[in-house]
Amino acid sequence: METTIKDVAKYAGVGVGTVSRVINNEKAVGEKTRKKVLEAMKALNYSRNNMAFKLRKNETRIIALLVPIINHPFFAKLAYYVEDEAGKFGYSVILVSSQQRVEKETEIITKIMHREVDGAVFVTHYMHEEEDLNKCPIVSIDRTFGDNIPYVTSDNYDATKKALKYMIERGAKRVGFIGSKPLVNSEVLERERAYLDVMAEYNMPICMVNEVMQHGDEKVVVADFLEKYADVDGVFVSGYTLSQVFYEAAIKLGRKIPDDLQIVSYDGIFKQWSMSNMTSVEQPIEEMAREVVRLLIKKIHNEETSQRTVLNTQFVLGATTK
Amino acid sequence: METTIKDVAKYAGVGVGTVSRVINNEKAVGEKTRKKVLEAMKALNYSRNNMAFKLRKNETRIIALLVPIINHPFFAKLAYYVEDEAGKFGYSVILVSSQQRVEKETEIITKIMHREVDGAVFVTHYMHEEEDLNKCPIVSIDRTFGDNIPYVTSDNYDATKKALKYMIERGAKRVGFIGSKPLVNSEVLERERAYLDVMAEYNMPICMVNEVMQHGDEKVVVADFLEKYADVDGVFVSGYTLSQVFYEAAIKLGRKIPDDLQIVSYDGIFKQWSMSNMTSVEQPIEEMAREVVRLLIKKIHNEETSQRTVLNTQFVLGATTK
DNA sequence: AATAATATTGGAAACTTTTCCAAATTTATA
DNA sequence: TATAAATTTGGAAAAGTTTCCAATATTATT
Repeated sequence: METTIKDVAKYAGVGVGTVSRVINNEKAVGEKTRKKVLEAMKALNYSRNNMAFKLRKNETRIIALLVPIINHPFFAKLAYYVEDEAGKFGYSVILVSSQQRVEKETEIITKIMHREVDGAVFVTHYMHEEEDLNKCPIVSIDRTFGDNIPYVTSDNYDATKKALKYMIERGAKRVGFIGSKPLVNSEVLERERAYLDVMAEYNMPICMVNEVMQHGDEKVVVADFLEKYADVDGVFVSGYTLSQVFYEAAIKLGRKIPDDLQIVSYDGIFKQWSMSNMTSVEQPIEEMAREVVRLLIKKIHNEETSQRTVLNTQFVLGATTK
Repeated sequence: METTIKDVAKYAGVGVGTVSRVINNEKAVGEKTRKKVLEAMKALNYSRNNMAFKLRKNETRIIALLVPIINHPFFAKLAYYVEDEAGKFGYSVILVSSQQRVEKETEIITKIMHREVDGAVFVTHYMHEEEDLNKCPIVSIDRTFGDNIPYVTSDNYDATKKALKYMIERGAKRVGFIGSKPLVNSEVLERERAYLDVMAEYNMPICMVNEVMQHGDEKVVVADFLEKYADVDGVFVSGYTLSQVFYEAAIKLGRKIPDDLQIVSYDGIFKQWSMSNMTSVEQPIEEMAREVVRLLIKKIHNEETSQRTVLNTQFVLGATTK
C-alpha cells in the first residue's frame, strides 16, 4: 500500500541497506547513489514508517507526563515546559490527568512495560506499592520514593519558614497554616514541618488545618479554618487554589487585608492568569520541568543521576502583607 | 533479552499462534492449553511488545492535540476533556504547544505521515497551504478549512449579539469591541461581524480594536483601546487573557464597573484559575472537546462525519454588567 | 601494473507481533 | 465403528525498518 524502503530501493536500482543509509544520512554512501536514492524517495513520495523504526530500535521516543489534573495553573505551566524541553531531545509527551485515580498510575507503568513509552514523569501520585516502579524509568516532582526514583523539588522548608517570619516580623501575633495534606511521602510536608518549627520557636499556638482533601473541597476546608481560628492575623496558605479561595472567603467575611489579616501563599501567583496580587512563594516551575525531563532522559539511557534536586524559590511581595 | 511470545510458546510447549490467541483472548483455544499458556506468561513475566503490535496492526492508538499554548485556561480545560474522551476509546494523547510556530503544525502532519500518531486535533493554527492536510485524519476547533476537515465551534455570532444587546438594553450608549484577530479563517471572526451588525442596527459608532497580535501584547492593545475610546460605557472583550487585562486596566484608570462601564467577555470566566466574576459568554468546552475527539476517531476509521458542528454557549451573569 | 588499503554496496537476518492455511485432534452423526 | 463436521493447533509469512557481513568497486602505494 504505502511506499516502503523496498520500493525506493527497486526504483533507484540499489539495495535496501543503501536506502536506509541515505535516510539516516550516514557518510558511507557515494555521491551519485545518494542522489539517485533521494530522487527515488521524492518521486515515490516516501516517508519512513516509524512504527517499524521504533520496533527495530526498541525505543519510542515518547514519555508520559502524569499530573493530577492538567486544568490547573501549576500543572499546565509545568506541562508546557516539560513538552518544550522534551522536544529539544526529540521526545514527544503523552499527557495523562490522573484525577486522583490510582489506576492511571498503573496504566502508565503498564505502558512502559509494554514499550509504548520510554519513561514517565510522575508529578504527584498515590500509589503505595513500589515494586514495579523501580524497574521503570520514572522520575518525579516533590514526591519522595525509595532510592531509585530521582526527583526535583523546591526548598519548601526554608521558603515556608521565611514566609512565616516575614509576617511575624511585620506584627502578626497569631499565625495559621492551611494546606492540603499529600497522600504520600512528599516534600510538600516540609511546609507543615516548617510551620510547626517556627511556631515553637516563637512560642505561638498552632492554628492549622492540613488534611487530605479532594479537589473541590477547598471552600469547606477554608470555611472550617476561618471559623475555628477566627482570630488569626496572619495565614500561610499552601497551593494556588486554596489561596484563591481563602482570599475570597476572607474578603467576604470583611477581613481587612493586609491590615487585619496578612496572607502569604505557596504558589499563589500566576501573573498571566489571574489578577490576584498576593505575597507568595513562587516555585521555579520552568527549571523544575526542564530538570525533571533531563533526569528522565538520563534514566532512560541508564546514566547516573542525582537522587534529589532542590531548586530555589522566590519570595514575591504583593498586596497581602504589610 | 525481554521475554517474547516465542519464549512463552516454548515454555508452554505450544505454537506462537496459540499464545497470540490466548493473549487476545479469542475463543478458539482449548481450556487446558489456555491455562498452560497463562501459566507460562505469568512464570516468564511476559508483557506484550506493543511496538510490534502496532506495526502489525498499522495503528498507533495515539492522537495529537495541537494547542497554541497549554498554559492557558481555555486550552488546558480543552486538553483535559480531550484526554478523557480519547481514553474512553483507548487512545492516548500527545500534547503539542504550537507557540504560534507554524513548524509545529507541519511537524504533526509529518508525525501522521510517519505513522507516529493516527490523527490530530488542531485547535487553532496558522498554516496556509492545505494540500497535505486533506490526506490526514485531522479535525479542528473553530477553524474553517476546506471541505475535508470537520470542525466544532460555538455559536459565536448569536452569543456576541446577545451580549452586546444585553449591555445596550441596560443603558450602554457607546459600545466597544476589543479582540485578537485570528490569522486564519476562524469562526472567531463571527464575533466581529456580530458587533458590526449590532452597531449598524442601533446606529452606533464603531469603537473597535481587533488586530492580529502576539501573546503578551495584551497590555499594549488594551491601553491603546482605552486611550482611543476613553468614553465607551460598554465593552465586549473577546478572550480570557484580554478580559483579565482589560478589567485590571479599567479599574486602574478609575472606571467604575459596572456603573460607569459595563463589560461582557467571551471566555472570561474560569473558576479554577481566577476569582474574577465577570459577565461572560461561556463556551461548552467539555462538549466541544468530546465531540471533536469523536469526530476524529470517526475520521480515522474512514466513517462519515458532519463537516460543521455548532454548540450552544451560555450567558453567565457576573458583576460587570448592570 | 600489481598489490594493498579503503570506500561503497547488496541483501539476509533480526526485531516481535498477528494472521492465515493446512494439519491434527476432538466431537457428533449415522 | 466409520465417516463427517467442527474445533483446535502449529508454524510460516508478513509488517517495514536497521544492522551486520561479505562482496565488490574504487583509490592509493610501490
